[in-house]
This record gives sequence, C-alpha cells and structure tokens, in this order.
Amino acid sequence: MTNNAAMTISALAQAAGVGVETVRFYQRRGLLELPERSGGSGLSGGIRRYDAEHLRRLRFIRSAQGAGFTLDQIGELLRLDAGEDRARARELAREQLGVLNARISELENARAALLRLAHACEASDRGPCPILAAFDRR
Amino acid sequence: MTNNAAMTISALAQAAGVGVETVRFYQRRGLLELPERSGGSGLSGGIRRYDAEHLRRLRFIRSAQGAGFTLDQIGELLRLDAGEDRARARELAREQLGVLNARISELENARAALLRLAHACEASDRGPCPILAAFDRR
DNA sequence: CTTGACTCCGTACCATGGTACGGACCCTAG
DNA sequence: CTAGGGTCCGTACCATGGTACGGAGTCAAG
Repeated sequence: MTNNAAMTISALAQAAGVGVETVRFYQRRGLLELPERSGGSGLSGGIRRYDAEHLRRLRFIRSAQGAGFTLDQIGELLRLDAGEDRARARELAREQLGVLNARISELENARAALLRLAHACEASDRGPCPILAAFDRR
Repeated sequence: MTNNAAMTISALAQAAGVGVETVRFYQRRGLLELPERSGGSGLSGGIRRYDAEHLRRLRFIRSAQGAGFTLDQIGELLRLDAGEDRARARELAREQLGVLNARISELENARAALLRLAHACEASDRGPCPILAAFDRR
C-alpha cells in the first residue's frame, strides 16, 4: 500500500519524503489539486484519497525546487505541462539553464576555496586558519 | 576614492555590490564591526569610516554565502579566522564540502533534466511539452 | 551659515517556504 | 458502538535574509 492509487495524505507525504503540512501548503498554493472526498456521508464529506499522479506531481515539485525554481515558477511549469505554450516552456528552461550554469560555477569556485582552506588548516594544529584568505581569490 | 582606507558606508556598500541597508544588517548581526565615529564633535559623534579590511570582510561574507553558508555559519567562520581552533575550521570546511558536492550533483541532474526538456520542446510548436516527464528520471 | 545630501539608529515591514495548533469530523479495530 | 488515531481546514507562527521608514545628526559646498 505504498502508492497503489489510493493513498491518504500521510501516505502520499511519506512517499514523497515531505511532511503532511507541506502537502497541504502546496495545495493552498495551488500546486497540488485536492482530490474528491471519498466518504460523502456527512454534510462535510469524508477523506481525500491521492493517486500515483498526485505523487508524481508532488515529486516533480521537489525536483524542480532542487533545480532552483521558486514555487511560483513551479506553478507556471505545472500549468505549461498541461498547456500548449511550448515557446514559453522553452524560454523558462533556457532561462533556468543559465541560472543553473552560473550557480554551478559559483559552487565549484566555492569548493575550490574550501579545499584551499581545508588544506591550509591541515598541517599544524596551532594558530588561526586563513579562512578569509581562502576566499580572497574571487 | 574607491577603497582608499576611508570609505563612507555607501562607498563600502557599492564597492561590495550590496545595499547600505544590507551592510547595516550585517553589523546588527555581528558580522561586520562598527568602526569608530570620526567627528566626535557633538554628543552623538560623527560619521563612521570604513577601510579595506572592512571591505574584505564584507566581500568574504558574500563569497561565503555563495558557498552556501548561512549567516550564522559565516559568523562562526569569522570568529574562527581570528581564533585558534583549526580542528573546528577543518570540520566546517569538510562538512560544507559534502553539502557542496551534493548540491552540485543535484544541480547537474537538474541541468540534464532541463536539457531534456528544452530538447523535447524544440521540435514542433504545437501541443504540450512533457515538463513533468523531463524530471521523471530521478 | 544655510542648504541639501548623506549618515545614524531603532523599529517595522517584507517575501519565501514552510511548521504548528486546535476544534471538528471520519473511520476502523476491538 | 466507542475509543484513538488520522484527516480537514483555517489561522497563527516561524526562520532566513533582507528592505524600508523616519527623525535627528553631520558635513561639505556655495
């Protein structure tokens, strides 16, 4: 019963590795739709059930966040996925590719700085490490 | 008069590419020290002057942010730079190297996904782009 | 010796991305 | 058929990293 097309919200959250409150937060933001309530017995209905498609979208949200998209951008991506505006989709992708390349370069520079730092602090165990100096070349 | 050892706060901010309010924010956070006030004529003193060392620290803060350190961690790094605790400095560096490597991998995966996406949306100009699908392989 | 730009400082506000709370309802096992 | 755990939803709160405001003081040029 891990993703057999009828999960509760907590099963869904767990399957995606997020908290229940986070799922509800995404729903409020319009990133995740609310499925029909199952029970419907009382005046206020029963419990909502989530399927594999919900899980897929939820996972997509997390991946896209990892790619540096904001939740607003992710909202747009989700709308585009269903729509026809390929040009806009390409534009977003290209734009984010630029951001991503810049960010990767930055992180690689930072990695070099940290390696310099770790190196400089390796030798002795006395005296201060030149932490600022390790970052000076940039 | 771009960094000749006697900048006003706005010159300092400009030289580091940040806003004046951001400098003051870092001061409040204890990341940047307040230099002595120059004037001293009245009861509440004159204007503070910043030198190349302030600029260096300010630039370090921005670099370290680029490396993914939080402002709290940066505060610790600044303290360590002056202190003797090489072991702690090494530990922070190694820890962040791990974070950085993980993040770089993640961004590289994201880049691959975006390239798939851009590719998939390239050919025709009609119909939806498989945006979610581009991120499915992860 | 006044004007106008800049500085100082405290305090308030902001955007992003959550996280927590609490009362009411539902649902299943015992 | 009742107890307890899960769900639902609105609303409040949080951490991070700023950004803006406003009144008072400062300072250099004219």
